[in-house]
Amino acid sequence: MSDKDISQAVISRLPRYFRYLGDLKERGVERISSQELSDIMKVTASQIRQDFNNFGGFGQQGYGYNVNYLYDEIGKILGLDKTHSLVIIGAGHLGQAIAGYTNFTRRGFVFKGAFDKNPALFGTRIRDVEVRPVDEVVDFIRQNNIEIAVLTIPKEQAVPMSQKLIDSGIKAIWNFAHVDLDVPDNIQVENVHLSDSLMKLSYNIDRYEKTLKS
Amino acid sequence: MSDKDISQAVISRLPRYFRYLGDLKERGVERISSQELSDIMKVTASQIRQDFNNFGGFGQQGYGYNVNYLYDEIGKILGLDKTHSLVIIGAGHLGQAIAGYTNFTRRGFVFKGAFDKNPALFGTRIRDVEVRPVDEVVDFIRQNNIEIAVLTIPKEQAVPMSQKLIDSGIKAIWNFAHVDLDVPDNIQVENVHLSDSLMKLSYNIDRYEKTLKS
DNA sequence: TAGATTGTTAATCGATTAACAATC
DNA sequence: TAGATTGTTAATCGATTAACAATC
Repeated sequence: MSDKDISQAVISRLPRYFRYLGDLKERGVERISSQELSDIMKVTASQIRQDFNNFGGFGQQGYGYNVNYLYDEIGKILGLDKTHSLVIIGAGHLGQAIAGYTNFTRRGFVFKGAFDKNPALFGTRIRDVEVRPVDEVVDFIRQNNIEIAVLTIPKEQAVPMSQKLIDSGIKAIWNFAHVDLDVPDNIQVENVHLSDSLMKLSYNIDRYEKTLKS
Repeated sequence: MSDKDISQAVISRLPRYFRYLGDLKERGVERISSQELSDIMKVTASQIRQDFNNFGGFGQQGYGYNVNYLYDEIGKILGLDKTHSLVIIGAGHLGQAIAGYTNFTRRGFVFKGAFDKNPALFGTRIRDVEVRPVDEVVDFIRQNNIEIAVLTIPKEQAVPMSQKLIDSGIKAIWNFAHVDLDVPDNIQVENVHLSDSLMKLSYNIDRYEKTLKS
């Protein structure tokens, strides 16, 4: 399982493999070949084998891949065998939607704290977690060894908040604000820019219509 | 402005250009060279010029790019000069978060209807839009010529719903359910798989820690 | 052993970067 | 005209696909 410098293109595909393997596992499928998986997932069998072989040999010639084993191994690669604590900064609808998503809990992501700047929310609870004043977030992260901060606040507040987070010892930021954060290398950032996604959709609608006309 | 078969890699970068140009415009910057933009956005000047030239010449030798003009042109390419009507299917926190996001409205995305299967929500309002029973969604889309359906429902319901949507004449689905939808070519799908995104973050946290040790 | 299918190398394809001639 | 910077071609790099030898 040596893995140095695996491209983000490969990493981006792992959760999808994991999802399909989870389905197969649930349906009681024991083994699968790269060709069968290729048919289901609509990617080439070659790519599947290349992707898996970045992490070592998970299969067996003449047999294929054992679904349970492969599922577990990909889970490990993705770090889903460990728990990751997280806090949500911004207790609006988006923050609440994420906090309430029980599947994350199943994957080892433990929701430890919620923060907002609106005093009306202080003391209210999201899934047994009390909403606290946002000023307390840095101390809370330090004291509780929180790994991930989910940023569901407006973009104006996101940049100064990311500065605070840098000092807090946070390991990663899951950023939903529509702005790029500038953080040092030791902090991982994953952006979810919803407006970018919607614009891409808008482009593709118009493109398809223009293609029809020509 | 001829544009045939521009790669999705290029399209994915357009919203980010648009965001930065919007900022520059707001700050009153009149012109910018690919090199200056390169410094700000941390992509190569070469890529910037290549990307823009997919759509024709937006710049001028010896001068650079006019910020306002370039901003408008990219907006047009992304279809933001037109309005796009949308409905939200699933009026939970995620649906409400999206409905409430006023910036979408500013970009021409008009929120026309909300649907849920929970009777307790029927008649309640999200931003002046009444929540209706989900059974009415197909008729509503047909009668109001809705272009985009935002799917913020659990994955079990997402697949049957996508089947209904195919018949409704919808043009695009913005899919937040953790499942891949199988739709014909005339319907555009943009997936927002939040769990995939979080798993990627998890991978990168662990990877960084392992890199430190070795 | 024969058949199946992986693991892996080699070939291809596409995307990014570099270089520079065109031109404002 | 000289300087700046684009538009665009050429070179490089990386990712995907094809092919096949290794092996279960």
